[in-house]
Amino acid sequence: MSSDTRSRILEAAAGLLAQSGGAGVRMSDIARRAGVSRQAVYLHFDTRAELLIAVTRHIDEALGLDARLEPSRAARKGAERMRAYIAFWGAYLPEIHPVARALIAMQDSDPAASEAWDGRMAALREGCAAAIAALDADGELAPVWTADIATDLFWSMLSVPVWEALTQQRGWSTEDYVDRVQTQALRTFRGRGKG
Amino acid sequence: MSSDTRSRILEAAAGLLAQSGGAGVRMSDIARRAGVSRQAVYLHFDTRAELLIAVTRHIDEALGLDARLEPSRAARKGAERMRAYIAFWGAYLPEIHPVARALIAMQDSDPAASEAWDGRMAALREGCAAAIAALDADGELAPVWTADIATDLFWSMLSVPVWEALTQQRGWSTEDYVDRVQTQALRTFRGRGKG
DNA sequence: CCTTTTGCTTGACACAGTGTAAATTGACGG
DNA sequence: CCGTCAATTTACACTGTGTCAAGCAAAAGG
Repeated sequence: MSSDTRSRILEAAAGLLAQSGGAGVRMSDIARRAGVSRQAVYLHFDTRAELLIAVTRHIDEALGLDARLEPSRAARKGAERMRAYIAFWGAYLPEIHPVARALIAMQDSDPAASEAWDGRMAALREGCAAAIAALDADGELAPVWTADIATDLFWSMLSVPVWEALTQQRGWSTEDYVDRVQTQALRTFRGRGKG
Repeated sequence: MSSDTRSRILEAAAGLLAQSGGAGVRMSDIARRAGVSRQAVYLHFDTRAELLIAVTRHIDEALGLDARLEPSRAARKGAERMRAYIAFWGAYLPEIHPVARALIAMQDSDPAASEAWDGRMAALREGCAAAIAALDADGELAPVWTADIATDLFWSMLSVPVWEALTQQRGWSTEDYVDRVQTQALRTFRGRGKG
């Protein structure tokens, strides 16, 4: 069956990316690891960008993305929602990070990769907006911020390069990252003292 | 004089990068704009990475980097130093951003580019550390943070991709960026209420 | 049982962009 | 006048993506 080979290619790509941290993985490497010819890869995916995008979807499914988002969706209080969303992100990012990095690296040269990545960032921003809105609804958003500005800022705090800098360059563990970014976000956005 | 051609190449590279936002500038483009052959560029710079690194130094000199850093170095209070440093960074980043972006883009493929960029990020972190230390010396660093952790976080807030996201994608002006990041940093790090 | 389709193979090639190498010209200085 | 230096032209090697064409084997279907 065709989807068998297709899956092997996706797994091979995901494996190599995880192994290399997201850089320097060529179509020929993926083909070799999947046990097929380089051209066979192009029978399933027209371009490298398309393959990488398919890998992200594949990983999302394997991880059960929706289920992972449940806790933050279920949170009643804004602050709780914000904490849950950061916790989700801190656990999710390490998993897709290698593919994300590969996708980011080809943003300049490939419009399709760029668009796909923008889409994911837009989804991330939706989550941020929901958390900020919930905080605002509780009357807990600090009055220095509008919901829009706070959303932008929160979203920027969760960006991939920030995570890379803190965990990979500065050596923070996932737990460190989650705890500290939660603290930072709540100090920044929650109106402490007066509302 | 040799340095004449060399300067023309640096100017040409800086101009093209500024024009394109940092992507898609080839050695041949730079050569053409400088009015020399592509090979002449290689007589002055062994590799593309070396040229880009030289461009950053060239821009730093043209801007008077040291003078721009004076206000933050001169600040007495920690909070003032932090504000001044963010203001400096907000004004400086738009100027070197195109080269920075080009340099970042080749980090995966070129070790020299990677090292050069790491060096600049280390310098940025020094500035962050100094601001945090000053805040701490005033007894104003919020007790949830150690100086080290606060430095990491402050440094990540000032990273280039965050600036890109906020100004280029979300449309913040330089003034917006400076004001809001100042607010965010002070809310995050300054121990309000009790010390 | 024969034919067609499907999935993959091999091999060759075009293209872009970086970097290297060799032979040549022109100018300037001792 | 000679040597040297800057720069030129032309040609080529290398890497990686993507394309094209011909062929082969096994499954599907009449």
